[in-house]
Amino acid sequence: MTEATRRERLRAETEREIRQAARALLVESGRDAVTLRAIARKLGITAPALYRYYDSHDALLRQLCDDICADMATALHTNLAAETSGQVGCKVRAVCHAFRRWALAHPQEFALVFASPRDPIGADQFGAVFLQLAGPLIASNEDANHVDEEVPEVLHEDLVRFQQVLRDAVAEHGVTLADDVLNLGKIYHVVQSWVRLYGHVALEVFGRFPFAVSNPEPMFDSMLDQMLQEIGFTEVDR
Amino acid sequence: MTEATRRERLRAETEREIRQAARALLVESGRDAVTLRAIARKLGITAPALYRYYDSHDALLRQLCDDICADMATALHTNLAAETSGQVGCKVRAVCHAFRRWALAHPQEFALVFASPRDPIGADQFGAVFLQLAGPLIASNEDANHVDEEVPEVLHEDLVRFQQVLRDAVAEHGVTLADDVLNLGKIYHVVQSWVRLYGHVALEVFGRFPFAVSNPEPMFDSMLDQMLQEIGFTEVDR
DNA sequence: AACTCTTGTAAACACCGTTCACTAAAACCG
DNA sequence: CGGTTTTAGTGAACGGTGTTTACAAGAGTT
Repeated sequence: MTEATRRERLRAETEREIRQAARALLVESGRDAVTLRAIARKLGITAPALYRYYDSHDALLRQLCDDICADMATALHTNLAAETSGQVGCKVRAVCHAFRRWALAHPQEFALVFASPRDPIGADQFGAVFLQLAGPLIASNEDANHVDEEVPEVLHEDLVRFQQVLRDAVAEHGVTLADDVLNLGKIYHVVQSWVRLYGHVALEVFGRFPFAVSNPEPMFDSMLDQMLQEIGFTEVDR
Repeated sequence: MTEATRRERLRAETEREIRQAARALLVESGRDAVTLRAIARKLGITAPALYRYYDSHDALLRQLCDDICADMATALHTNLAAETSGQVGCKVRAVCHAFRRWALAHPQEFALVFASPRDPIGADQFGAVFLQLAGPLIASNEDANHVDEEVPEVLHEDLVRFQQVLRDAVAEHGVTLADDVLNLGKIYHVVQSWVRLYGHVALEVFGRFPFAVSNPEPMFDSMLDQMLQEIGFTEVDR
């Protein structure tokens, strides 16, 4: 039944416990508390033993980032699946809301994965997760009326590259798209939306709005309305 | 001539050197390198001596944040003063560009001040600096056509509070405003602009765009165009 | 049973923030 | 001036950290 040997099972189990302990420490006490010795204490072993599983403290943090991204991806997909309405706009809205909710519920994780300047840590994965969701959604929005001429020519090169990234993401779900479904105008608005979504959520999580916002959710909703309208989701019924 | 005693001068000088050393360490090797012992080494003293100047490592980091914010404020004001065109739109554009340039040139400082989840560290100061600049600029834009009815009612309460913050900021420059100059519609768009500005800059500094952007500046310009147009700066000549 | 590989330990090194007792010099004061 | 107080700095120490090294004990293999 179990393919793995006894030793492999034990090793996998220990590794699982390490990740779990690291995660708990991060959530409870922040990034600086994710210490090799603290993790080891939780497992009832000594710190050097952890080097049998990870090359360094840094590598362990990177693994932690991966786990977090994976969990977030799961949460977003779950929320998307729960939105059974056929309207694409509603699905996009659901994912955006889920992202905000996740970030607010997991501030330490959000901070770790997001806000490290250019570190190899958590690079790419995050945006990738989100846009793997966005790709199919945007692609399934047939009634957008953007044309490539809307977007400045200097951006074309980068947007075409991004177009390919999105197309690959959609392709992994087994769908290939006609050229005009993911036109540059749409792509451009997706990037703009990502900027606003990330901006709002980060400001809220980090508490960096320039004034005390007593009730940020309506502001988020309001932003989403405008975003969706710009992208071309005409149905505004929430 | 010099009001201060000899001892006070020496103390001030040492404190200056401490801040300078801390800043250099942050820039060179990141947040984790800003260590009491490392700072002390740079000054040729021992670590405990620093406790004559700061209560703790944390307090020193807070001071560092304050310094960074002050420096950024200076940089932004300088850039604003250099924009001698009378058009308000150009001034706003200049400040936004200056912000982006500063953040890209000082990624470690940006990360320290910005992206700590709810820490007392760097709280408020940052947004405050930026919007102390924005207040007068927005207020001086006479030809905006927003009306309060544009913004959802749920947001009124918060926006009115922010309105007061902006009014106070402008008042510190010795100007009092008529009620309709800073109406809620304008305020709302200022917040939206802050979201987008921060979102773009943070994504760029942290390298979290979902694809490799070879030339982000035109994208930033493009965003600014749209932003300014929404706020109501009709003059689009850059 | 003998051998190898794996997983853990204990000790050590260099670094960290922080505290405490202590010194030497500066500033103050009669 | 001489004595006293205030101050800036030291050195040793405590417990914490990441990491390396030598070593032990068990699991798996032949």
